[in-house]
Amino acid sequence: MLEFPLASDYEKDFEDMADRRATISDVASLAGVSIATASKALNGRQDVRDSTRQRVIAAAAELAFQPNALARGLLSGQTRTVGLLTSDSAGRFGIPVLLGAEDAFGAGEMAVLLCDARGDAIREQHHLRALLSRRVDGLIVVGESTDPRPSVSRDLPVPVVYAYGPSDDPSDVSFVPDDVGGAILAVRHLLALGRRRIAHVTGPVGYKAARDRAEGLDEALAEAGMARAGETLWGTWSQRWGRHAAEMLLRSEPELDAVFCGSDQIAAGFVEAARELGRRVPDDLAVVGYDNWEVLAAETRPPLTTVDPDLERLGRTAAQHLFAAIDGKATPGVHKMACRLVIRDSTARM
Amino acid sequence: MLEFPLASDYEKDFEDMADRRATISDVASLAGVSIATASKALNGRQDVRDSTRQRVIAAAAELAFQPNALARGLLSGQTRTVGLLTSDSAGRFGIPVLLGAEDAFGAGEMAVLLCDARGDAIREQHHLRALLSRRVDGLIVVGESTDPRPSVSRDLPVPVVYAYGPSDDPSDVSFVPDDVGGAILAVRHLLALGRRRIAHVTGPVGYKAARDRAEGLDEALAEAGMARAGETLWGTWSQRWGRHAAEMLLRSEPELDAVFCGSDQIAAGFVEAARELGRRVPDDLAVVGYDNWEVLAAETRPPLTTVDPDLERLGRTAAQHLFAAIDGKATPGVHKMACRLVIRDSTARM
DNA sequence: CCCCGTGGCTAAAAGGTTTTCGGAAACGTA
DNA sequence: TACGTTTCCGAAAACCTTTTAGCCACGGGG
Repeated sequence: MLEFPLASDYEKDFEDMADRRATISDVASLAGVSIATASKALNGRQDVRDSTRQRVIAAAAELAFQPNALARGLLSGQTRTVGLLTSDSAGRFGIPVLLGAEDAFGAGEMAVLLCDARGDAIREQHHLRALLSRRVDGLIVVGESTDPRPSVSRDLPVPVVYAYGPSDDPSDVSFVPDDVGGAILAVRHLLALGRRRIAHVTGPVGYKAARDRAEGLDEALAEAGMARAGETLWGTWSQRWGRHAAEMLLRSEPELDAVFCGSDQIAAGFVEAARELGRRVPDDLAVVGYDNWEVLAAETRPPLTTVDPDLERLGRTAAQHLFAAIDGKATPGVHKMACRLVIRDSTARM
Repeated sequence: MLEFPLASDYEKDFEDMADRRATISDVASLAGVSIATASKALNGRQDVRDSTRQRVIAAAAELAFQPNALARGLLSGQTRTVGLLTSDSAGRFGIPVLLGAEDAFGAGEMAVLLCDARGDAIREQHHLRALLSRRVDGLIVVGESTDPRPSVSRDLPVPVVYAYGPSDDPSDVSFVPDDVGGAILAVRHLLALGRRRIAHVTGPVGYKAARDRAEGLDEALAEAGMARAGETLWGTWSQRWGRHAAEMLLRSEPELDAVFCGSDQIAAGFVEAARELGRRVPDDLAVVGYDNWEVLAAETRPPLTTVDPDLERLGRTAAQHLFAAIDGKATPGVHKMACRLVIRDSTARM
């Protein structure tokens, strides 16, 4: 008789392959206990004798056993997964929020399912259904601006937290940067340095972020019994606009000793143009930016003093709140998160 | 007898709550068929009478039925989920890859579980286990540079594709930008414009990206029977270094008519300094950057001609390949992806 | 009339885990 | 011995879906 391997041998080989993952029942039989006991031993429950527990743990290690999260989730109803629905393709705001969320969840404990709707409402609906069918435990929705955005929380079976851009439904939970407060921080800093004639160059008036920052500036000035130098200059969030504004402003307001810019891009353009026009920053002119976008703010000449909305902390807070909402109660409303001032070389005492 | 609500009433209320999700058995009973028939009707299988199918579909719609992806995955062994393991916190490379992957997967079809290891090998292991226990169908690993990185694919039960940074194991599948080719593209462009004295300013010599780009430059020059103007200047990936290099170079090489910079940051610093030193770009001096980092490249004066590594396409290709690997065969090795040249105003005919 | 094929449906198993409940053994007390 | 208590373990249900195998009735061919 020839020595052909039997079919059963093939099957055995197949079972030995790496992609045949060990289950808890494999662990149980290797340890010589029932499935239930193996489960209890591995999950640290009490009613297992210590020697038995050791045997099970050794068996699990030998088989490189990894519990199947699907089966676990199916039973418990908890997937330890949250969805992050963002709209800013660039990841400008979504990424810090993601990092903060990962921090809050404790690395590896919770997983984040990331979806980018790219500003398309239909795609957003699509992603929403996909996330729901995957039974995420909760949802973080990241807006592309601080303007209120349509709520997605109607009759959703999981809690939702909005980050950066608030929901338009006040009964939802939203975390947004306090742009008014951030601007106040910046202006108080300028006032403390002895600056008296402060102008404001910012982005499109259509953005709540721009309006809020302008409001904060006026509020801080009023508080000190002062007024803005000239009108607020609305434009775009670009370096180009910053340069253009600098050329106009430095001509029309020769007495100017400080400028508060609505973004680091604008500020970067502004300092560049000011420099070329022979104004010394910060000696003649102090400049403050907004966003603390490192690649820009730290690389200008001089590096920019700027308001940091601390998006990572915002993300962490949003994630923590989502936790609270998942297994308890949430506190609805729009929560304003304080910004912090990062002082670099573009501001100094007069 | 007082009218207290009965326990059963409470339960009924509870069942009515939004978080009691409809299952296929709810759909089946509403439609008056068995679970099996409901499943077949909803999944478009053949042996269901048409009128029955309509009834089931109507019932599913009424209950807003969403099949439980966990149960489905448990049975089929396919979760329609892939893990994206990245190391670049900033998302500089990870995000385009993510977008490309989402495109390739077809929105909503496949989900992406995003993990950021932040350059920490232990955290990476942690995330890897979490992803595996969630039974992802495959993995995309995004490196933080184009230097080879340790393989994670040893005995992994799912296929892995490396993007941006290749694996150090040649039997893995990697997709990396062709930096040599990108540099050649840039230099040929300069030569075609009639430039003859071309210098190179780039990042740290420790980066393969920097070395490859330098190599591409030399290769393209040699091909045209020419040589580099001066030595390659190695530095950092910063605007500051670009400015510094410009000051040195424009003094030491007055004949210079073009500079190829190893990154847009360097190029941005370079054009700024060149401008201040009175050189007209592109008339006196053509400048080419690398990366097509829009916020920088499009905002300099003049906007930068630059090499775009087309990371989104790279991500899409990697994802498509992961697909192939999941349900078929993979072609191992390091695949170099062509870059493309984006021509803006910093280069022009002499 | 009997047999067979087929269309349309259902029962049941499978997938992996956790939890509840009950059983068995061992031990102490009356 | 009879009985209660404690300790440890196992059987089975539950989570939800898909698939396989089988059932039943009906109609046509022999």
